[in-house]
Amino acid sequence: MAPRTTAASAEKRRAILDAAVRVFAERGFNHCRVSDIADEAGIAYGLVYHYFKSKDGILDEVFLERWALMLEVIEEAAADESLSARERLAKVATFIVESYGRHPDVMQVVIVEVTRQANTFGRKHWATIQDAHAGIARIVERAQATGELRADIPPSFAAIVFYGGIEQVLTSWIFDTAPSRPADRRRAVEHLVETICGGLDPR
Amino acid sequence: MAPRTTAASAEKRRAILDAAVRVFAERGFNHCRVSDIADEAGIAYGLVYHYFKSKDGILDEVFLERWALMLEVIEEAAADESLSARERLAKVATFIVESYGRHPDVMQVVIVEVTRQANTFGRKHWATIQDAHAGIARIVERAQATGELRADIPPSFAAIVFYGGIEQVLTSWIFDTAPSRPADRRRAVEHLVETICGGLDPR
DNA sequence: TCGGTGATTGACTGATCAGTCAACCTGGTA
DNA sequence: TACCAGGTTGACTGATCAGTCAATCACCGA
Repeated sequence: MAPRTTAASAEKRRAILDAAVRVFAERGFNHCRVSDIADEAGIAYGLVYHYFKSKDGILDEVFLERWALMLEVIEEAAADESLSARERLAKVATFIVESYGRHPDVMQVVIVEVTRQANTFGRKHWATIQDAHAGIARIVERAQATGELRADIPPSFAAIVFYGGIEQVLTSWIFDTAPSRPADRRRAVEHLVETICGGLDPR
Repeated sequence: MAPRTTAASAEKRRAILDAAVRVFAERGFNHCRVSDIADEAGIAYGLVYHYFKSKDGILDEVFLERWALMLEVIEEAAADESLSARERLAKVATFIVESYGRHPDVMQVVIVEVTRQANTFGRKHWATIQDAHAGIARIVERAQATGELRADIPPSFAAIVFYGGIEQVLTSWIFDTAPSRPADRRRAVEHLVETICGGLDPR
């Protein structure tokens, strides 16, 4: 791209991406048209294809962009020596839950349209999704090594259950009503970490 | 349907349903054709529409049929006075995990093609999905009332995390390799119940 | 044997839509 | 001012497919 237009060009690209997220969230990837995205972005149909290779490519980018942020946070949480295992897990859960709080459409698209589509996007991005599992598993594994968490549950298993728990909570918010107040979201994170770490057995 | 043909008719209907499950699992609901189902079932295209109202209707039936079994098991587990809370949860988890062991295609379709499609099937069947959450929540709630489980985690929240954990485990099996040996599946159930009830904190 | 009902067939229709393309516009540069 | 590269337009094409339907078949009871 020519230097002089980079800024404006990038902005338009972003506008299309944002419009696509809204359209995907409202109608679903499989039930919307590329023309819906163009309309939502207020541009001509063909311009979408000037900025993106294909409809699939737009969804890929929405997912990868968000997921990269999440992987970063997981790495950060794993690397921060000052945190306890619970705090690390809470940091990961908080990021995901707050992502939903701030960008519910994006998270809906990531979870509903990508993560679970076994035969298309899910399978395509499975390795990337596993990176998140692996990062969480590493947090658990290191805490097990120091005795901070019990060692008789496989870390990768714990990670999958932990992530699955968050995802299902978000799913219930997507299908029903999500908590609008930050305090409610904070409480969800607390309950999640407490359930996974503390367990449901009486104290 | 005329009495004389009921048996054969029901059998053919079942054959189409089974073929559809195989096709949906392999290609995904959105990427297969009704003609694929007909081919897989070894029948003419038009016959599919003699037995089913629409392509969507077939998926609905696959989901509802399986989900009804699950709801039954959850009710059973909740009602059986001889079981502890852990045993009730283990019973539910075992049924789901063993459903996958016996009918991986069906479970893949239920989880991947229905459960998470927020804008089409997911939303349509959300109330039914919630019935399962509610059943599990009831198990938790009653155990909390007797002091068998701690009372400071909302039952509905615990239920969502529990179900989400199972679902994510199955998802990882669907995308990767599922354990083929019954013992491995049994261990998965044990780990799940242990994680949710016992927690990851050291004993 | 005949009549009729449900089962079965597959060609066809109508609609949908992703992606292409040739023309046009615009704003910066020489 | 003239030029041009990238931005922008939207009509069009080609392919795909869900669902229809008129014709044919097969089996049962009368």
